[in-house]
Amino acid sequence: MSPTAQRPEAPRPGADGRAGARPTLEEVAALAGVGRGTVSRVVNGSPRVSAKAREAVQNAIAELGYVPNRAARTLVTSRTDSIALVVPEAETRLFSEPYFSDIISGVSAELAETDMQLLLILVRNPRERERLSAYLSAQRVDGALVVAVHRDDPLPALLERLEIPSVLAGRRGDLEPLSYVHADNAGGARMAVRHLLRRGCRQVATLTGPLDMEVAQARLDGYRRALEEAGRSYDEELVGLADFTEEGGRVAMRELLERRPELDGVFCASDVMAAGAMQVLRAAGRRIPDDVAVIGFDDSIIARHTDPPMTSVRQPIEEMGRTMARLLLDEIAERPRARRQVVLATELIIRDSA
Amino acid sequence: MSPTAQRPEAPRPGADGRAGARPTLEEVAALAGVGRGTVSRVVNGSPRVSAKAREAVQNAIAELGYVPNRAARTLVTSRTDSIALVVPEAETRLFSEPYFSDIISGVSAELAETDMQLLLILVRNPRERERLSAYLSAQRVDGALVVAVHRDDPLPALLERLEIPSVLAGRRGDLEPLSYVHADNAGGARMAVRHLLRRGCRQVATLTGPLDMEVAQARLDGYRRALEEAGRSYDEELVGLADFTEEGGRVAMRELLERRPELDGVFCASDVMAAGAMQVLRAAGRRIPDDVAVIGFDDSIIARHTDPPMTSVRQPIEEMGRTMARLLLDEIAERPRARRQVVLATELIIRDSA
DNA sequence: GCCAAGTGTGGGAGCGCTCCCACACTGTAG
DNA sequence: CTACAGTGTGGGAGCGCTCCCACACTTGGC
Repeated sequence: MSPTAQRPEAPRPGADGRAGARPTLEEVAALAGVGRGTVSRVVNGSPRVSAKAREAVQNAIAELGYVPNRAARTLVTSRTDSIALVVPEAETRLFSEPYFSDIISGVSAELAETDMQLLLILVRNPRERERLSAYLSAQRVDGALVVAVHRDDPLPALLERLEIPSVLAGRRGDLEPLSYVHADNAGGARMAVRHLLRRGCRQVATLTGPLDMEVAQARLDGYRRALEEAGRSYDEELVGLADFTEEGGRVAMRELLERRPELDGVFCASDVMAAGAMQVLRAAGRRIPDDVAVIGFDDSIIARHTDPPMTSVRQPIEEMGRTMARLLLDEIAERPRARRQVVLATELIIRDSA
Repeated sequence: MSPTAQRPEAPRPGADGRAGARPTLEEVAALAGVGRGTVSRVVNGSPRVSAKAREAVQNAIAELGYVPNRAARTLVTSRTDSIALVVPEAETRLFSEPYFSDIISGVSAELAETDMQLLLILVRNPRERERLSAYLSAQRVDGALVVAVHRDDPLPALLERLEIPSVLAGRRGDLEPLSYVHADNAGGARMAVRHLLRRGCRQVATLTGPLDMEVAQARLDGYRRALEEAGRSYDEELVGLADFTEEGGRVAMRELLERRPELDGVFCASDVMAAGAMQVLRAAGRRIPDDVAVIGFDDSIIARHTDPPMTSVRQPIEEMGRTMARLLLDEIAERPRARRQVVLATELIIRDSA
């Protein structure tokens, strides 16, 4: 065959251009003059290969542009080399807006060096939750990251039962059996309330998230704790139950204002609630922070744009994502499952609203 | 076999509990009393199956809780049943914040009925871009959705060369060879500027995004077009080149104000830039909208929280995500590639800044 | 009666990989 | 010399599916 002939039917060298057919292990083995087994060992980093063979194989791989076929590998190992990030869709926008992107960004950063794939699974209704169960039962991922767990969420229990390595963002309660990463919500809340007290607030209210979420509960606990530390009594009337949303914040703030018109500080368990609250306060003629000081939670993008710019508790969300991914990879690697917990510090970002 | 017999050594019925071993096609076939081929035909919806056989198979599937093994299927069909959503990480936060989540939400909604998996791929540097190329060349996805394309982005060309079905959010220029979905950026900008003119602005400036992105260019074109329609001349000095970011908006606004202190309207190609611009304007003692009217683009969450709340051009982002997914599925299904383009309407949301 | 075309079906081959067994070859000890 | 462990290697088997060929059986026309 002349070298420049119009390729009779040879399966194109690949490496560049449109891959006619991807090279297989066998072809690499043939080119390197070794057996399939040896190539496999090299690809998978086994030490049981002579230096000579290893080099020949590596050259062949480079020459052919060989990339292992994931499906074939999965078929025999039943590893999938992919993990799922599960997000209840309802929460997507509810969270401080950068939350979602930041978690993803952190997870993805941590996965970049691996050849793990990141699967995104949004669950928006019971039917999709059903599908997710089937999906997980079918062993389609090596592990799962779960965001925004509610106390009675059936998903963590399912993951536990299926023995799928998993890491939660947040936890369901004090004795969470699954691995999790969370921010020091109680500590952040405590800092915030202490700040309000220090600046002289006498009547500090709070706007909570849905209390079936541990985050919300923890932030409320931190509020309570700070008051008690300062020798103030915890007053139910100063607690506005809301749901992390702006509208919820508005409603709860109005009620609070009616119950306790003399309040002079509000710690809100989310920035969006705080933004809603600030609108209501202003509409009621209260100056911020002079009449009422306001602190939010999340340090999200809107905190910088409210009027006045909002003091807020910052949580290291991207770091949370990174940590979650790291824990999950560990858990996948060493099967004798040791549950891990990581708590990341929060920080009070002081602006003008308190 | 008696129906209620205690399954002699059958490999656990599955369906519930920890799946001891997932049932295979073969087991389903045995239980249904048919051959492997027939089960496969039923699973894949082939019409060439008798009603009787089909029913027997369906019952067996239900009883065993059979779920096809994706890897095995991929191995032989070389379909992967997964698509990638590719996001240059730099852009993640740059875009109007809900953008990212909304696109994902739309894509995921459209995919929910399919059994396509959504893979998320963030690209944050040239090395990862390299990995992405390898990844795509290795045929690991059936198609790709690409967000935030710059004019000279090498990725679309790669996708074209590899003949991977793909849909862009936005386009590179007028004759984009790949399928794409985009909002009517020029139209939205035109609406916004017309609104400014109608309210009496005499000197309307604009803050642009990076002009190597078609979105930015289109919004600038819309601005220009509206001016020309109104018989105004296009004045380069009223154009502030920026980059969609808040800081960029601040800088460009300051320059604009120096060059043309008499300006009384600004159309900003993103809300975050508009927010930055508003800060600068206020610092310069300008009242909004009385001295200077401001309009943003995206109708993102911060538009509702600036002071005053911002008039902004809304684009149907979730709908864009949905449409992108739909186009991609079409393109994957019918290989004789017909490129498609969809333009979605924008809308002017009027608040108090203009 | 024949052949031809159509319909439903079973099951072999094979996708590309890993696992593991068998083997060749070394070196060291008995 | 034999014995035996250790090291590197080749390649068969098999993961669970789809594809497709061969076959059985029907139906209908001549």
